[in-house]
Amino acid sequence: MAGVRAQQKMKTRQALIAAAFNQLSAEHSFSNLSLREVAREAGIAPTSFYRHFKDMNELGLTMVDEAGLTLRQLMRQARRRIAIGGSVISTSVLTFMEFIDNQPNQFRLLLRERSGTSKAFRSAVAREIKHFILELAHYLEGETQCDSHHAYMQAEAMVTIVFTSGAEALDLEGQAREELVERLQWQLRYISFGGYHYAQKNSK
Amino acid sequence: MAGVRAQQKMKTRQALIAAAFNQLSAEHSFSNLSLREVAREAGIAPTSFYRHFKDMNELGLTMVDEAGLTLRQLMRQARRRIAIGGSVISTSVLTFMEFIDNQPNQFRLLLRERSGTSKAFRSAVAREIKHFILELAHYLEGETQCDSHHAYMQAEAMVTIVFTSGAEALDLEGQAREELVERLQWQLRYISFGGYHYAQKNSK
DNA sequence: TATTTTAGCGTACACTTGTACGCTGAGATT
DNA sequence: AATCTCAGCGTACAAGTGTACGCTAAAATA
Repeated sequence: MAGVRAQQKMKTRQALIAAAFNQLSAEHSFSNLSLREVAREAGIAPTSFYRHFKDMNELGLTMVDEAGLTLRQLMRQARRRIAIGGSVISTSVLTFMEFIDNQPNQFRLLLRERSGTSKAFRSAVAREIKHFILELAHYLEGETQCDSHHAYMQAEAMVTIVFTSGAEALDLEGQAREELVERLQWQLRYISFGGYHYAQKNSK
Repeated sequence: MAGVRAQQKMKTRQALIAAAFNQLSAEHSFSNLSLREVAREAGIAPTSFYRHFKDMNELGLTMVDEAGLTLRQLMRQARRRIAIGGSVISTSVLTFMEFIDNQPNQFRLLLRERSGTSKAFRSAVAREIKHFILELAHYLEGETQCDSHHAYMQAEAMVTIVFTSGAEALDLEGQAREELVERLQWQLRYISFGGYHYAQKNSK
């Protein structure tokens, strides 16, 4: 009942996922990973790949799920930090930048497949991002008493520019990056302030 | 002196570019185009490709330039429409959506290569988008008397969400798309209003 | 008119890719 | 202890890739 067998299977499955993430980089996107190379790095024969995934697409979707999970954990962490008494905007941005530094390849996967060539991937990524937006929208709604539709639109705009800034941050270091973060924070303030204004106006 | 020769060369060069754009689609991104397929569609032998481009990368960068050119022409057109008396936000958004409908593959190229695997591509796209942002920033600066730094940040945020919305619009039709455009316009208003507020506050 | 240039072609080669098929041996089940 | 299951392997193949090399014919140049 120990399940030595199943345990080993899980292990190489994880090895495949890890190998695939590892081969993602600034110069290598998911669609140009090859089954054989991934299998090689995971230490199994190419044909053994099929014992774990129907094809590369299935692996990829699994990876998107994993990245989405990381993203949600991240959000929880950010909320904890804010509760302790951090500024909402700078804490959120800081947390997100940590994600990009710690799991750049997970971020790259979401970033690229969001507008990639597979509709299934695009939908999967959209779903993960939607979670992100909805949680933020809920927070905004509670915090600023604006109506839920405006809260959603605010959250969507915020997530969009955070994501895009994240993509740019991948190519930057040092001061250029700090300037980027600075701009991002201003932009979030614009949306926050403008959103607050219109939400109020609308609720009269 | 007619240059029959050079003229023909230009023609097949254009055929290559056209073939490559034509093979971009929702399901096919630049990095999985093959030199052979592009050559086939352009009606030349694979090896003749090299008479025109050093490799696929060079073709791709040419295509980015072309898409950037289209984008700038678009902006001029939008400005003309606004001068005639259209609303700034809705005219700009409308014009951009026309771009997406008329040249979806040019847009897709910019969209994907912005976060693609080649640094050269990313830089080229970033350059084109920066033009776009700078022109908008200049317009905002003139129109709202805010300082140039805030104008730039506003413009950047606006372009970001317009681009991202454009990407989503590619997958939508009919009412879902109209709702997207509606949300986009609200989001632009947030930024505009918020930007105006902070720019003023800052200039005191 | 004689010569040079060159866009485009065909052949050829070395690689890489996905995956069908059948085998094996170690764990699971009875 | 006898049987079954199945993760992983090796072989094999057809298809596609980029590109080196040398040829040809037509346009350009002299």
